[in-house]
Amino acid sequence: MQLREDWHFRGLVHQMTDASLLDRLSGGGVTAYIGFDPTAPSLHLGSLLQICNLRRLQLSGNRPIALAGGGTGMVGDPSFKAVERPLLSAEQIDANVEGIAQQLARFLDFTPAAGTSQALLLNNATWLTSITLTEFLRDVGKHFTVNQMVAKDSVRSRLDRDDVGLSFTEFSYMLLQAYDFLRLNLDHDCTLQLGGSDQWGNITMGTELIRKAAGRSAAGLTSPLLLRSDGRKFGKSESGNNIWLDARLTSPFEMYQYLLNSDDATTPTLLRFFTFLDHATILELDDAITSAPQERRAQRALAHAVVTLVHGEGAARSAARAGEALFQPAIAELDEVTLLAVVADAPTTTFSRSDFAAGIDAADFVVRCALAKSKGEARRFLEQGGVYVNNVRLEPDARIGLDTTLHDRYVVVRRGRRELRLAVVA
RNA sequence: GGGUCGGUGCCCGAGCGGCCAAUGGGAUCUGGCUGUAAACCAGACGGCUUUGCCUACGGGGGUUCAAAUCCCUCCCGGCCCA
Repeated sequence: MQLREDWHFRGLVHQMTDASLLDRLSGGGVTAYIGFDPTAPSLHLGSLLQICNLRRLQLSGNRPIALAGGGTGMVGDPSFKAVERPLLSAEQIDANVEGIAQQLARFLDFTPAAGTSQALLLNNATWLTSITLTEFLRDVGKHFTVNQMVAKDSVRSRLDRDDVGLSFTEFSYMLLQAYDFLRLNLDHDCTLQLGGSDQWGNITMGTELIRKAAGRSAAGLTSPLLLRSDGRKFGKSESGNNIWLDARLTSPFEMYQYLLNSDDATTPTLLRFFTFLDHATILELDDAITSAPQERRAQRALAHAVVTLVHGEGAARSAARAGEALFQPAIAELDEVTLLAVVADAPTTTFSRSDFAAGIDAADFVVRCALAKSKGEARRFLEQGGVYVNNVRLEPDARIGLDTTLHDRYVVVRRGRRELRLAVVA
């Protein structure tokens, strides 16, 4: 399978600077990069698409460069953002870059065994924090007019708004990213930058700079932004739950559930973007969505494939098992080993035996299990019938005692359909 | 620096002295229906020792029996002028 056909089939191309690009990539030998913002200590599902794309390139014999934005992170990308985001401290950024670097290692081959397509991890802080301002203005700024920068779609909305502005710092961001590309082009012969479609403006600034400053040619390719049904970015939101790739932030179980609950309309796209399943399998799963939606084979395949990619096969299996057991009332009949496997990912709270012997107020219990932020919220959930203990609805005036434990020490607590906790009696 | 408009709950946005924990919309959450989906319907949505109390309307101070609402001041943002 040629990369070109594969990318077309998966719909991975939104825009590209030249039509022959995919053919070149199919032949291998191209060095390409994608930048990752160190805004958090972990990457999330939204960034997984870009990671998969790098992986796809590498599997076709190209050399991927993952660029951690340790330098650009000091400034913040304003592209299509409604408001400026708070700047992180240098220490935070460093820590985030470190975390991201470790994660990338599981998706790309950074070992010499990969030969000419050995992946590279770089941090743009290396050059961005050492170049002087005057140098930068002469070597980079000189090549662009403010006129064209102002005309970019990515910042236009901010310039048109009458309630928020665009700081010069943010406005400069596109130049920094262009300079990154130039550096990579000169130092590593990197001739392609990939990104989400929101990066198009930044990417073309880079290709232009390379042409003007170095007299070389470079290309850009963007992938469609994956939107949720409400129009927001998938797996990523400025306010809301991110699905993190770090198991400590988002358990494999949660991730599995998130994907399993993908709606019918976007599942075909998710299968194409986030899995490496072959085309025949994907088409077959597409069919399954319309012919037997209640089986949700496509969603299961998606959840399994992604969790396997991120956390490994074993984690995917146990997440699937946990989900099955969880939604069947027979949870009370599971033997201890199976039960623990089922709830392995669930955040656990430990209670003293004397607490249980005395009986714990239902609302207090819900708060202590971190299923509610306050007692008031806990009462609300209880009154709405949204809390289950061992899969049995918990009444607001109930007390939790030793008689509710399984195997004399476990209580499985669930709020709504998805929020799962385990209480253990010490 | 000057002028002017503005800063309200997760977001947008009403309120402009008491009836305001604050209209409305969105997001979110819970329940119902279903396929652990979508759509739809219903409810909830600052905290607590919950017929009440406490904390909140950019920060601080003041006027008043009483302020998100009036005054002073500081901070922050938009626009225009210099």
